[in-house]
Amino acid sequence: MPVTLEDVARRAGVSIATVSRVLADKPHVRPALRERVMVAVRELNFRPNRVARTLRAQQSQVIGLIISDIQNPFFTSLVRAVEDVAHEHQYSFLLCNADEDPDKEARYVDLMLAEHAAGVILSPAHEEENACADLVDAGVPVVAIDRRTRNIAVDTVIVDNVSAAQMLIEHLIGHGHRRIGAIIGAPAATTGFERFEGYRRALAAHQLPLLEELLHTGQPTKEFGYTAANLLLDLPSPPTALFAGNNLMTIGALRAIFERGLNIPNDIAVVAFDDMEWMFAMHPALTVAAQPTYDMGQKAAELLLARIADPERAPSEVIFTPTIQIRESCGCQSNHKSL
Amino acid sequence: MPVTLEDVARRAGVSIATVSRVLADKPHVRPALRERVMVAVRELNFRPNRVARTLRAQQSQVIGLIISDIQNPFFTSLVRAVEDVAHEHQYSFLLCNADEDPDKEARYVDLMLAEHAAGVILSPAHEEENACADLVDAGVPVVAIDRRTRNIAVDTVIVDNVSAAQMLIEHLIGHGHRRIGAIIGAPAATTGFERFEGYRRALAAHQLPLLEELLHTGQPTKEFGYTAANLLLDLPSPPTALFAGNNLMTIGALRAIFERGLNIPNDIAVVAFDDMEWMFAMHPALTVAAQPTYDMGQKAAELLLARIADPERAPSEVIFTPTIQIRESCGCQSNHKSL
DNA sequence: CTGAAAGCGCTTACAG
DNA sequence: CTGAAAGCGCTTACAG
Repeated sequence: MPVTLEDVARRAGVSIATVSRVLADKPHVRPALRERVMVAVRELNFRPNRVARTLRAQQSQVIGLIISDIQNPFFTSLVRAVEDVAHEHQYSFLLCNADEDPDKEARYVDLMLAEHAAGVILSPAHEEENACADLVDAGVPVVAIDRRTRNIAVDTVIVDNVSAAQMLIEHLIGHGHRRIGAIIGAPAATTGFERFEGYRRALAAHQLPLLEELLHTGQPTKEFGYTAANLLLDLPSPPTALFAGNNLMTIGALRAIFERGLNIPNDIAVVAFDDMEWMFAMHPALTVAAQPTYDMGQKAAELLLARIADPERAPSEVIFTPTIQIRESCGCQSNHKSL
Repeated sequence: MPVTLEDVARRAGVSIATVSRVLADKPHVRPALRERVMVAVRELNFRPNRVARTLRAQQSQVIGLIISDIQNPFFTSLVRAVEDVAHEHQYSFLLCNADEDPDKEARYVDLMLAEHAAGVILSPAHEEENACADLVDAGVPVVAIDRRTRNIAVDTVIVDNVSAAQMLIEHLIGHGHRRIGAIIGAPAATTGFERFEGYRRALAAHQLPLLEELLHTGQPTKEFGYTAANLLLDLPSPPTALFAGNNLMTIGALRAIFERGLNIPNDIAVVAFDDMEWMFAMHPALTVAAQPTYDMGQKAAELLLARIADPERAPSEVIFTPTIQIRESCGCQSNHKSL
């Protein structure tokens, strides 16, 4: 049997109300009583039942975190950051892995509602069809991270995808590349759409055609990156450079490249979004747009806590700027350079 | 205001007891009433309050998962597996990141107790000083994963670290290596201790000395792997091969190696524990002991569910065997080969 | 400053 | 088969 408030009260010779006050650090308790309660708490090793507290106070201490892919290092950095902030403020968190699946996302949102989460941070798989509205309707604070929502205005922490993608592509163009393959996430999610947009704009700015055969959009996974890269490399006239839309796709693309014994950047140049710290060490030839992931997660958690404290504040949008990290000039095959 | 059982009951013209029975799929409800309740539930979009249910039923539907490092892909695979099983059985889960810190671990165990978790899966940072006993004392089912507990017997899912490490080292010895540097986790955790043990045994079996200068034990992180590898490579007579104790340490070590422009396996051979799928693509020269991570997580979740169902069953230990994957013969520098 | 009591939203014996 | 009622362990007005 777990120890309850009543046990502590009996032991300390006070009412349960007093024990509750002491534990909640409320004022108006005589120091002597407070002391007696503390002693009893310690002696009995009392742990207040959070479930009862949540039910009664109609306010939980758990933050929900619904991310798209727990196996994506980008999201685990985010999780890490949110955890640090939550922990610091006495919150715990429920982590859910929506798998880029709007249905699963909706089910998890239901769960958050049922668990009475104090607030939710999520990365919507879809700009339109996402469950943020359910949360907002229920009065649960929400922060969207990494992806925007169009169906409803919520606090959003995002990165300037368009410019970053554009710079990455311009970098390639500046090095003489004309046929640039792109492997990007589906346009329903912000990251997919905006990174494509940057690609499109860069090509347009240099009067380069947007060729369908060079563009692959799909799930942001290693598998898709691998498949798409293979298709691109199998083209009669393969691209001289590749743009990978996120870290997982990059890994897949690299695998395809290495399996063919190609060298980066001599045989093919690669620019990518979402570096992972260590990737530099292994691939100094990669040029990447690095996102300040930890800062993003931290900011999202702070926005959420601010909204929990004051639900009336107007939603804000925080845009971080990725850092373009050029590690080595993007070479290209000599037979293409002359194009 | 959220919809409650009472709202549904009123709408359906029945008592809350009946609504509760319908939702819990209990027998003894007239089909007509059942139907009316279902309609009301749908019309009101009722979501039962899980917090109230947990408090009343004294039984929650959440599984706690306390892992050592959320940024370690090994653990995220585990998380993924546990999630799949939990989800399948209508459980949600609370994820905590103990950071290889016994204090943080203990705090999270307290949280699990306070949240009335139905069960907990954790990877103890320390074989002796871990908080499993608190859980067991409180009657909460526990499964230890990846690491053993010595202070108390609980269901355990683990890998045969000693043999795998030994095989890895024997592989190097078989290729003529005599000076083998080791970068391993601290011996307080099972993985650190047992992998060291495998290293020790392999050397002993071949009458090779265990040299302190070749051994570094510490935190299982990229940073430590990097630092340790640098120290080893700076030795007046550096090792011809490196044994990295886990995936993060491997990444750190690889970084150190590449920064020096060394080639694997020509300049230095590397064997490692905990492959990450894609690492092969990037480093076909690595020989690794691959753990069946997903299966381990799945097994742990199943053991936990079994124990929740029957708390009296005797604790069992499931030992998985890592697969040694040799991708290319481990070369070594010619000037060392003659030793 | 302190306590008795109501009540958060459910589940579950207990009657009927 | 169905409902009234107790109670899970807290918090929080309300008295005193």
